[in-house]
Amino acid sequence: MKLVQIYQCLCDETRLRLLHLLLQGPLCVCHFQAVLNEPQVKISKHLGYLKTRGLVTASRQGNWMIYALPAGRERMPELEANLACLQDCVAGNAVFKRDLARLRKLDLACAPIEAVRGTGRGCC
Amino acid sequence: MKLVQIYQCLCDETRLRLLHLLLQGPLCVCHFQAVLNEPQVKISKHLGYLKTRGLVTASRQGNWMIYALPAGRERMPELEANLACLQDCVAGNAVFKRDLARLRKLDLACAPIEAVRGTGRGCC
DNA sequence: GAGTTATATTCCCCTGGAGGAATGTAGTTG
DNA sequence: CAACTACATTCCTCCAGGGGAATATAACTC
Repeated sequence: MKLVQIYQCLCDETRLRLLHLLLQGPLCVCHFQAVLNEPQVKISKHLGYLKTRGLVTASRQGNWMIYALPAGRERMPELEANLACLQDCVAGNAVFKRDLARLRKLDLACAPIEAVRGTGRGCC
Repeated sequence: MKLVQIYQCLCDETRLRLLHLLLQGPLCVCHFQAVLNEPQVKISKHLGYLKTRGLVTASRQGNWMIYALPAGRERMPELEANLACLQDCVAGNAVFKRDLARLRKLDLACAPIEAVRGTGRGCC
């Protein structure tokens, strides 16, 4: 994983928003759709882009795909550093703050991700 | 200056190397050419790209163009944070370390940038 | 002014990738 | 099994931008 590739992953706003949300923990695609309010194909393709390049992992749970930041990313210091930097940089940004707010609403309205994993039901 | 645009500037290796060198201080184009060992047009176009987007400034000193990171970039916290992150990330990288080593050799072999400014002679 | 140096710009070709409509696929539910 | 849900993939179009050859420009030198 070269540094340039990390930046290539970060140079699209949709992907920035996806990664930013993932800093909160694993999420399924319907979460992203609900929070970003973007077409399914767009979300899916950007997640695929990130997955291909190793910035996220995906695991199927029944009908849902759970995306997460890679476990053990302490071993990818460049990624870790840039994600931390990203989180700092967007702290005051309206779009990203709104995303976070929507995510929290979802976590109340929908079953949280743990429930998804446990029961295979109750996502969005 | 939006965050995505910063990442767009960072997502090319040549530009990463240019910015990394500029963290050492202002430099003229011939420095970049000598250190990166890339065609003049390539260097010049990437510097133009960065300049257009406000990541570097340029000032003419006689025959030479002096490029530098923008003064007062403390007021662009995202840029500042990402440049710091970049410097961290490349600390152990062979290409970037070699660039730095070459730059230091140049600073011995050529007149340093202060001399360029003072006399208008003695660059590369 | 002619020549030279340092740098920028223009022209070309070519690839990556963004966006979206339509379709495919895996898993679940009844 | 059929129907449905959640998601991925394929096809298309379009454009930014990377690389290089050639040319232009700006400033200095003589």
